[in-house]
Amino acid sequence: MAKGSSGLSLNSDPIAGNNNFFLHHPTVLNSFPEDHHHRHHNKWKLTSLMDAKRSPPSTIQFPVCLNSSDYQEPSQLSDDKRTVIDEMDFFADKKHDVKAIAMATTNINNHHGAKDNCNEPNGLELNVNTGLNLLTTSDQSMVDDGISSNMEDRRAKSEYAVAQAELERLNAENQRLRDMLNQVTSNYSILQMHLITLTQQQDKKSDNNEEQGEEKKQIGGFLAPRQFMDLGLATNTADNDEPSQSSSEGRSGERAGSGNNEENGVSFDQDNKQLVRRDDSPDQGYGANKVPKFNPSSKNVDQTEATMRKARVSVRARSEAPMINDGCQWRKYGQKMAKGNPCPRAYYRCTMAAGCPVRKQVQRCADDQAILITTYEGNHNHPLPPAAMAMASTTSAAARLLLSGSMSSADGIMDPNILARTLLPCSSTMATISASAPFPTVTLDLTQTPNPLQLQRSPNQINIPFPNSPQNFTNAPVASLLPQIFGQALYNQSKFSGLQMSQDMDPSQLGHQSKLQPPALHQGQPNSSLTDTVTAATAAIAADPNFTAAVAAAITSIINGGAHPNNIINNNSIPATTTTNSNANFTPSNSNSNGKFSSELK
DNA sequence: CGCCTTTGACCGGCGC
DNA sequence: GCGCCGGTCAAAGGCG
Repeated sequence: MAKGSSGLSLNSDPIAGNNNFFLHHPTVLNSFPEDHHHRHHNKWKLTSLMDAKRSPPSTIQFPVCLNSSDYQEPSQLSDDKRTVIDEMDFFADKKHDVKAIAMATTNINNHHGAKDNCNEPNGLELNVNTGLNLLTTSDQSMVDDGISSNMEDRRAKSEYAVAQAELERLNAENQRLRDMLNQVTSNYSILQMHLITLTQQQDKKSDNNEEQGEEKKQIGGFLAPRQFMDLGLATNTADNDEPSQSSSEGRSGERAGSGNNEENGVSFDQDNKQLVRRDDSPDQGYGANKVPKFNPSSKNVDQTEATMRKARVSVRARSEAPMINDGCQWRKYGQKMAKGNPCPRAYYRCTMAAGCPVRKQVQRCADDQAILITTYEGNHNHPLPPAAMAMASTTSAAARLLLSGSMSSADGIMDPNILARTLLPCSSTMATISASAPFPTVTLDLTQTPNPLQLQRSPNQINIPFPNSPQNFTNAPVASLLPQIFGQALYNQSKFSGLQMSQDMDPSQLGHQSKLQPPALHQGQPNSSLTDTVTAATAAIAADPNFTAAVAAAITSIINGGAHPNNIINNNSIPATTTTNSNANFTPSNSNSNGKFSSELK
């Protein structure tokens, strides 16, 4: 029952308020003829929603329905006999006749109303309980004789007490959820503000760099479209590293000769016969990291680039599958034994578009081989299906988080971990940021399955459980769910941060990538975020037996505004574009490794 | 036949 | 300079 009550505050809150959920209960609204009933109709509706979405409640039994039907007079049946769909209809039955309500109310008040209800802080409980017990007690008392009336009276009192206690508990939980939502909203706003601040700072830097960059462009003889800086990972254009075209990305800097060097923000200094990265284009793709940096004047920028391009997002999840399903197509291009881990590490690159710089590594955790660690790097340079978009958004947003945090940290502005805690107050155990690692890495730990009860522990915590089996993510696009918790929030923060947006760019075209990338490079967009959000929320609620968890997911998706229904609805199916490596089992390592461990990933 | 995985080789970075 | 290690390439072979 605890889970069901979660919906109470959510839907009465203007932020999350999607009262459409309740529109299938019009009779509920109509069943309250008096104003003081109407005042709290939301809670009635919510209660009815709970029951509508789930099997009849286990802790509160309302025998009123049966009796109420007995109460009906033949004359009323013709007009008011209603078919109630798939839910407890104690509301519906009560609305047959105002007279019945009045009688019942009188009855209730005679029995215990004056004693029990006059102390209610508000009229809700009084009214609620009046309505609930009305048919039970009134009908019984009207029919039964005195003896059974006493028994029924006691029983009614007992039920009344139970119901009242339950309502109080629901109210408390309602309040708790309100607080939680307020907290989330507050954090969200704070982070938005912070992001705006960072953006403004970044814009200043960018402006300065632009001036310097103009000089370099002149010197280098290249006039290329300005590349804009993204707080996050590099953009895609950077690494159009057709494997067939470049033998080895970093081996000689020959990439500079490719046609993309302008887009990469790399120009050839004809005076010095050297590659020069323009200062105004620090936002480089994954592969650009290998471009030699010879210009000492861009040292700081290059350091930032070095950080950015190597930022990684690591996802830890329990899975018996060789890979988690993140909705993308991957091609394995290598496998190595990593030191300190008996399981080989597999290297994949995205094959959904030629030259997509995104890569990922998949490896079993050394300590617990049931845990699959997937590390993502880079941004896609092509549209993605929703499921894949989700993970892409996550990785990019997480990287953005990491990088903005680390860069700010360098200025003493913000500790990335503080940022992480700010952004993810819920997830001290779910997300960690390691800026000290060889590559700055955000780790999202899904192995510690959030207990739905955690939702109720503290208003400051939101842990989002996953609808499908949390212990096994096999074949489930588990990672695609992440953005609802993590990535999309950031993604939308960048969207909200109007300062980041190009004036001439349709915000709806903004992907998780650089804010000012060429539009052609942007990913497929959540252009129907509202619809998707509602759908996702509905689906989450409908699909998840754990109502609290579902509501939490709904809150998240609503707040994030960019949920992808596929990720929820189809979380047990493999998207059409899904990863292909069905036989991507780890095999004994290759020559470089001393591996003797053959691990068919369990 | 095209796409994929496998796997030996190669390269760069880093520490000693 | 050397060796280790992570990461990548690319030829060879498998598979549908």
